[in-house]
Amino acid sequence: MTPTCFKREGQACIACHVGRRSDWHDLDQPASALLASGRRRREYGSGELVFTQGEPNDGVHCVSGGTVGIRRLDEKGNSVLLELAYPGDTIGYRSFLTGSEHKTSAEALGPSVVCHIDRVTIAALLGGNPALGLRFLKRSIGELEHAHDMIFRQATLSNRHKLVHLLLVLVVRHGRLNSNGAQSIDLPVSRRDLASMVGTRHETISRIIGRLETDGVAHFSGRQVTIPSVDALAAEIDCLI
Amino acid sequence: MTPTCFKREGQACIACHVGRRSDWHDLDQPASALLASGRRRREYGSGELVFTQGEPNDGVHCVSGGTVGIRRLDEKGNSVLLELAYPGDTIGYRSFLTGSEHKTSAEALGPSVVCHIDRVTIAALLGGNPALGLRFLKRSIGELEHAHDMIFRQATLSNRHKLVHLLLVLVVRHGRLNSNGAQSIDLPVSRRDLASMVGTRHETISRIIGRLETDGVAHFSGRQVTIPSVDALAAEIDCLI
DNA sequence: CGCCAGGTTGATTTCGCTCAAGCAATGTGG
DNA sequence: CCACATTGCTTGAGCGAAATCAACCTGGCG
Repeated sequence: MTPTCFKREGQACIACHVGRRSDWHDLDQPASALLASGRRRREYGSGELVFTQGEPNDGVHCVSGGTVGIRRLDEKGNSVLLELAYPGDTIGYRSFLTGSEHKTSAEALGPSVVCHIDRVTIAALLGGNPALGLRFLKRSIGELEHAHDMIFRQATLSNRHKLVHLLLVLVVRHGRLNSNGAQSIDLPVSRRDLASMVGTRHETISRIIGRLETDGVAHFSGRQVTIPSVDALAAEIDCLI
Repeated sequence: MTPTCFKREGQACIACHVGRRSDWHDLDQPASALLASGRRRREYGSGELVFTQGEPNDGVHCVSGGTVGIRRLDEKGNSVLLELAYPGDTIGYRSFLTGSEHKTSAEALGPSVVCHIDRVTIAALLGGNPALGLRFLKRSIGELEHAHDMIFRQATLSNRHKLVHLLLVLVVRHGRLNSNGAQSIDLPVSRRDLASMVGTRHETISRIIGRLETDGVAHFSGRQVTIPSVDALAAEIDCLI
């Protein structure tokens, strides 16, 4: 609650309010004021849970900084990372709208900033702002198309191709262009999570990584990946990202 | 357009209007009238396409009878059956709402009845009936949860378990109780589609079916499946359907 | 009758899972 | 500061499962 903290809170909501990807960027004046009063900003350390599968919903969250993983668990200890959420993404809205407990956990995959909007505030916003519901609908549809793509790939691609596709997706969000034209990625996830996203075991991911190394299409060092030529990698799967 | 046809049209829309699962069952009087005028009922033969992936959207469809498969194809000829739609389900609403071409094809998996509601009618209904948008949102969220379940299973279950799970799901919709307490299913899909839903090749499905036969947990004869004990089958995967 | 699509079966090779050991980085308590 | 446990990752060996390619049924259907 120092002035600097207050200031950073304001900055966080620039992303929340005017970001092109945000669900909240075109609220009218009273709605914005309502949102500002019902919103609580919080920083999360790596591995901290934003919400937990099975717990009752207590409003929605909006990612403002960092990366948040949406994860599903079962009683046998299996864990699958279903999707990644980035600044501007709203999460936890599904269980809010259906009035059920959370079907997934949300976990900060690194230092992250996430705003929380409590149930009464979001309910009031939804009631007075029909466009917001439509925006959630569009978001839900987008996620559904994404999930269908995923199912299709799981059924048709080899493990290697699935990993290559995942790397190409991660380049878009986490890649940074090197001086020599190569792309570097700081992976936001562990090998185990990488494996769950590909639908295989972590040992297999290790071996596939080894093969990508020997083929010279990607170099791994911990969570650092260097891709000499993204085009060459993309050529392995001739459907564009 | 004979009187009987007219009568059947009315009957079809009992399912569309008052069915518990239908998206249209609580429209007000003028909206119902609008729907009745903008709706066109059509029967489809087995294999006929209701809409085709890549084509522009021309409104939404509502399944009134039979079973409709939602399928995704790629340029290499791969085909994956993503979901099944039953009477009361609305399909094609995603591309309508996003204003894009169809991302999937919808195919009658047997003699089916599907109503079509054109773009202007559905737009008018959505404008005057905010609850309808909310209903689409709920439907989309439900499909998303379903897709996430699917992704999770694809990543954690063996092919045999995935097939068993699929059979257990199909029992709910297509099963009928035999005199001796066994359940019989008329599979609505071919072996190839079964394989695509499990995420494997059709030869592998044949072999898994063979193993289920020898294990005595299911008997296959063409598209007829008999399951002596659903409980025994469900015991293989100890998470309830 | 021959053709064809859908399905089954077989042989072979590749792939991935499992179990197990080893290794590096990190943290912890003595 | 060092022994030690822990965690995440890699590697290996053996085995079972699945992909692939191919042959062969079998039931429509012209």
